Amino acid sequence: MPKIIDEQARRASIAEAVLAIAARSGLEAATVRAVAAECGLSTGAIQHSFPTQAALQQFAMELIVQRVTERITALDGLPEDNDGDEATEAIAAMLFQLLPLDDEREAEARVWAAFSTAALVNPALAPYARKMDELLVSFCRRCAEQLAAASSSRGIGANSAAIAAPASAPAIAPDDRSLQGAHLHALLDGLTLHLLTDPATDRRRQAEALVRSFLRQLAA
Amino acid sequence: MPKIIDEQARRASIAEAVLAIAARSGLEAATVRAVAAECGLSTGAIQHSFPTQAALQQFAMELIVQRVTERITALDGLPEDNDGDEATEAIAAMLFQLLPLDDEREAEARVWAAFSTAALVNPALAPYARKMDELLVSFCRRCAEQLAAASSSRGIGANSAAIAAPASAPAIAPDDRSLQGAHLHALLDGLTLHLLTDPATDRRRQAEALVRSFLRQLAA
DNA sequence: TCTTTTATAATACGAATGTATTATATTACA
DNA sequence: TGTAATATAATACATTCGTATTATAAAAGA
Repeated sequence: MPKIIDEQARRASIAEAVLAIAARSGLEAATVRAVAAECGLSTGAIQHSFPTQAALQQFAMELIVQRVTERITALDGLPEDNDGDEATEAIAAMLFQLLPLDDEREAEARVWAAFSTAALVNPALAPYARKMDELLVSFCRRCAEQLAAASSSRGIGANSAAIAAPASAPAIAPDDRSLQGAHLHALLDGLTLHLLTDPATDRRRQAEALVRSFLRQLAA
Repeated sequence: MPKIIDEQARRASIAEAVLAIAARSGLEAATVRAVAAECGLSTGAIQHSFPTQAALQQFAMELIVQRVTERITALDGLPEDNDGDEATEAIAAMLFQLLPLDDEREAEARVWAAFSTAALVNPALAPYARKMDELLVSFCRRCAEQLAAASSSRGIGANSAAIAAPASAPAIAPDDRSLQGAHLHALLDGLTLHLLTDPATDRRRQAEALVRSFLRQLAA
């Protein structure tokens, strides 16, 4: 009998406005009025879909987690060819989609940073930060495992002639994949933060080179 | 003729209150009234020392940068003994003072996280974030150089018998110290963020092991 | 078409914010 | 001791916040 809208889509559109504002001006700028203006609604309409601002923020953060999950599981058809350099390149390409190497990813990363630090002081958001953490931890561990598995048929890459191979280099303990995963994970998030504070082109290139180099090392 | 106080100390004490609140509840909780209550003053007294809240926040962030600078330069009497394992341990001990491995460092790291993300959307704070970034970049590069220099007299450490040394491991290009420095830098900040979202004891131990392992590798 | 239910808008309200203003202590020098 | 200058407090003010309230518009079934 009544007017009926796609509540699911409406909530997503409102949450999208939150993310856009958070990327641009931080989460604290995503006031109810600002969100309403961002998606051309009144504050009343926002309240109709989200009774409280806390619920809206939780939903928005849930949306982020969900999207990263989807992106990762989509990527997670990891390459099965066991060549070291090919595996390295394939995984590098995946990881580059998680780094703020272009403006779109940068916006996403800014949202991530905003919510991550918000979760440090907002108990309602903390579970989502932990879930994201677990997600990336296990993903990075799988990357490490995949690279280790690819190391059997490994040779010096065609494009890495400049790399000398000191015979005495003791890499990270080869059996401890979770340590390597944690290393990769920290590397990614650290690079993300640094690319946000200084998105200069050369810094982006350095980050790419760095990831590639580390992956090659994991596939050693 | 008038009542005179130590303005320098007063400003520092007020900024200290900002840092305490930011560590506990985030920078947005450091309102003028909250800061005044934290250090037992009235809002008028705060305003007497800092005409505006923005000035107060900038001063507080400047204080952070200054302290990290002092800590690093104090630490930066880097060990001159060129033994690989000793250098690794000495540098590891230094780096552990930059990670949230105990409650005190955790509080500092929470402040750092709060200001870092605030600087992403607050142009007035951005210069300080960049300065901190440069500071740590150059420090990490020096660490990498020191470890490389120590690699000459290197042997397998007494406490790392479990580490196998695959002969074919190609480490990061040995001549590119800035890349290694950036790697170490990203690793530190990534670990910091992860330890803040999950300060479990085993995670702290893992972070320590990880840093040590990476340093050993740089000293290879 | 009318009615009933929902969606949206408009507005109101109390609380909290940064800052301005005013008044009161407080202290060093005459 | 009195006086001038400063430090501190008290309070006021406009704005913005989240949310509650109320009224209006819209649409599906009778």
